[in-house]
Order: sequence, then C-alpha cells, then structure tokens
Amino acid sequence: MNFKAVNVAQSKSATEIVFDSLRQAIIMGEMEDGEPLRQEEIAKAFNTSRIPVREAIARLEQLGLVEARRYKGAVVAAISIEEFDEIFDLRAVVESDAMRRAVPLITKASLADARSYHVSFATATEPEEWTALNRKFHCCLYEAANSPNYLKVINGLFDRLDRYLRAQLSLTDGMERATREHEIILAACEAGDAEHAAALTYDHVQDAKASLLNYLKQKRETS
Amino acid sequence: MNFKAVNVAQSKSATEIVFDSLRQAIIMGEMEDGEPLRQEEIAKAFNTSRIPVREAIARLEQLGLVEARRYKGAVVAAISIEEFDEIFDLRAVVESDAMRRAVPLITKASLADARSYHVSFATATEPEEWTALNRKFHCCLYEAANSPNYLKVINGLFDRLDRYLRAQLSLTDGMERATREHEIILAACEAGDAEHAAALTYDHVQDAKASLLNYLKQKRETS
DNA sequence: AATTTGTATATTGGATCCAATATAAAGTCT
DNA sequence: AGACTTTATATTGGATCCAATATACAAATT
Repeated sequence: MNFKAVNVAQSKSATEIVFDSLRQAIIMGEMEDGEPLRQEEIAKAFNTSRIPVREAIARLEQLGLVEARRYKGAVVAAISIEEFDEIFDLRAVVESDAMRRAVPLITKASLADARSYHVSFATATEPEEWTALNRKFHCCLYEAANSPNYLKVINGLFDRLDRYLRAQLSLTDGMERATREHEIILAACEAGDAEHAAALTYDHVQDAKASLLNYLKQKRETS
Repeated sequence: MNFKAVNVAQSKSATEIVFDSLRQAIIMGEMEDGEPLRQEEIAKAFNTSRIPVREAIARLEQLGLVEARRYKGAVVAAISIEEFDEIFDLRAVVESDAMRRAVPLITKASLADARSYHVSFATATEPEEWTALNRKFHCCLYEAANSPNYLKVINGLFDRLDRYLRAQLSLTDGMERATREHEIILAACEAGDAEHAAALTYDHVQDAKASLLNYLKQKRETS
C-alpha cells in the first residue's frame, strides 16, 4: 500500500468553505457594510447549492457579522459609533483579564512567537497584513491561559472590528503607536508582570478605541 | 376595514422556532450532555423538513451549545471542569464591568423590576424558575448600560451554564446564599455605588463558581 | 407629470429527492 | 464463542424543485 489514508471526516463541508470565505471577506473589508449576501450568487460562485450558503449565513448571523431580515436576505452588519465604544470597552476588559491569566503560564516559545509577530507587525507594509499580525501578536500571548472561551469572545470581537481598524491604520499614525505599545506589553510579559501587562493591554485597547472613534468622527465630518 | 394588519416579516421562520425550542430544551437540562440531535426526528416533531433543523443546529453550534461532527450529526455539548472554571471567570469579569457601566444609568423602573425579580427568586419553589429569575434579576440591572454586546456575551454564558446551575441549586443551599447576595447587590445599585456593585457582582459570580465546582466534585466522587 | 395598477422577474424559505457515510444486524469462517 | 465479512438500515450533506414574498418595470389612470 503506497498511499496515505485521510480521514474523510476531516474534509471541509461546503458550508464550512463558504462560511470561512465569507467571514474572511467581511473581516478584510472586501464586502461593504449593508452589502447584501445573495444566496444564489454565492452558491454559483462556489459551485454549490443554496443550502450550504444558508447554513453559512446562519452561522455568520450568530457571530454578528451579518444581519438577516425575513424574506429580504442578509446584509453585512454595520456598527454604530455607540457600538464601537462598547465593543472596545468589552475587548479591554476581556483581553486584560486574558492577559492576567496568561502571563504566569506563558512559555519561552510563546514569547518568541509574540516577538516574531511584533517584528513582522512593525515592518509590515501591506495593510492586509496589519490586523492579521496584530491579532496573532495578541492571541499568541493570551493562548498561554488555556482559555478557549475567552479566545472565542476575543476573536469574535476582532472579527467585528478588523475591517474598520485596517482602514484607520492606513490613514493615521496608528501603526507607530501600536508598535510602541506592543513592545511595552511584550516587555511586561517577558518580565512576568501579569498585572502590569493586563493594565497595559487595557490601556492599549482604549487607545485604539480613541484613535478609531476620532478617525470615524473626522471621516463623518468630511462626508 | 375591520381587521388588524400584521407584518408578515414578523412571523417566525421554521428555523427560528426550532432554534428557540432546542436552545430552551438544552438550557433547561431536558436534553443530556452528549445527547444526539437527530435531524429527521426533530423535523418530524416540528412537522417541517430537515433544512430549518440544520440551520437551527448551525446556529446552536455557533453558540457552543452543541457540537457537530461531520457525517455524525450534532450532540449537546458537555462542559469540562476546567471549562466551568474559565466560564465563571469570564462571567465575573464581563458582568462586573456591565454592572459598573449600568449603575450610573439605572432607572427607578429598572430597580423596581430587579426588586420584583429578587422577591420572586427568593420565594420561587420550582427549580425550573430559578435560573430564569436569576438571569432576569441580573440582566435587568445590566440592561441600563445600553450595551447589547455585553449582554450577548453574558446571555451566551448563562445559556451554557443554566442547566448545571439549576441542578446544583436543587441540591445545595445555593438559593439562600444567592438570595442574600442579590439583596446586597441590589442595595448597592439602589445606592448608586457602581464600584461596590461591580465588586459584589464579581464576588457573587465567583461564589457561584466555587459552589458549582464543589458540587461537581462531590457528584463525581459519588459516581 | 404624478400616481396607481398590473405584470414580470428576483429572491427567499422550505419540501423532496438522491448520493455518500455511518451504524446495526445478519451471515460466514475459524 | 469470537472475529470477520456482507447486507440492511439510519443518518447526513447537499442538489433540485416549488411556493411565497419582495422588487423592478411597464402600462393605465388621473
């Protein structure tokens, strides 16, 4: 026997493929707020039937990435200014506690990974990479806490915010400030100072909030 | 014209009906951990086809209430001891911040509602009501914060925990302790002391964690 | 020209069917 | 009796179809 057997249950379902792809498109800002998700069109694009598309949309709706209206289909969910404010506060609270839990457990390997992501973030020139690297930097630190439910909430909130953050980072000095703050956070992690790392994480998220809200207000004033 | 027009878009889809019903059955402990969700059986029970059932299951999976396995169907998700520990910590952090945000904004009407739920909780004799009243008590306080994303996380965590909390409350002095703690939390809210209410909320959730984990350990030792 | 009515087309919600995978039961071999 | 093989049945994943609702466009009326 000269082949490698593969567990068929590991193959991705059509639903999962469509879900992953739509989620990514939303996160990357490739789909606009309010843009409809036409089931038939998506089904054709993926060469499948509408059933997996509907299941993918049901999942996206549960994540708050799309809003479905009975008989009218789903659209990419927009976020109000008030909601931004709230989501950042929630992020700050959950991420700082994730950090507090993680630091005592963090390994040299994770710190090395974080350092590597930090360097990549600092030198990245493609906006498409920024939010992915930002997420990788933060999450590889939090993962030391072995807290999947924290990570689920955190990643869910990143999913909601990424496309807006990327737009903002493109147009402000956000990258430089974030890089400096990441360096300080990482240093606190390396020093094993959980409380300091948690406080820095909280402040970092709140700085990002202030920056994004400022950007959105200016954007609104110029349009 | 002598009739009251109803917006057809307000009617519940089959998917939503099935989803609500399955979610409730899981929350209430009417379905056991590991119990399979048979699509055809559920479809027959609701007199619909499997399509809405599959969409409902996709949504439940996203909420962490069921786990689906490719080609093998979905089962009610169990929670490990480690995960309980984590979920309570996450609850404590998010709920205490929700409380901190809510107290400065809380209305007399909400306080009256909370007082009413508190009394109902204290006098309830049916286990089926306990967790529902507990949730109503807490959430009507948090709702003053106008923070739907906080509430979504909080309710999602309640959904995960309710069936275990109910079992525990039935067999321990948890109701008496919770009632006392609710009274103290409510008094802090009535006094407008946000920081104190937040700290009490955090401690209350951590007490509930200790109690549930203790119950589960004893339950495990006797089986 | 503006408004209303009628017709055509697009899209959603879900029923039914078929193929693929999993599980159970029956039959065969040791 | 236990292990293995074959057959039957259960269940899932998704394709196709049909009916209901929404939207767009054309025609008629004011």
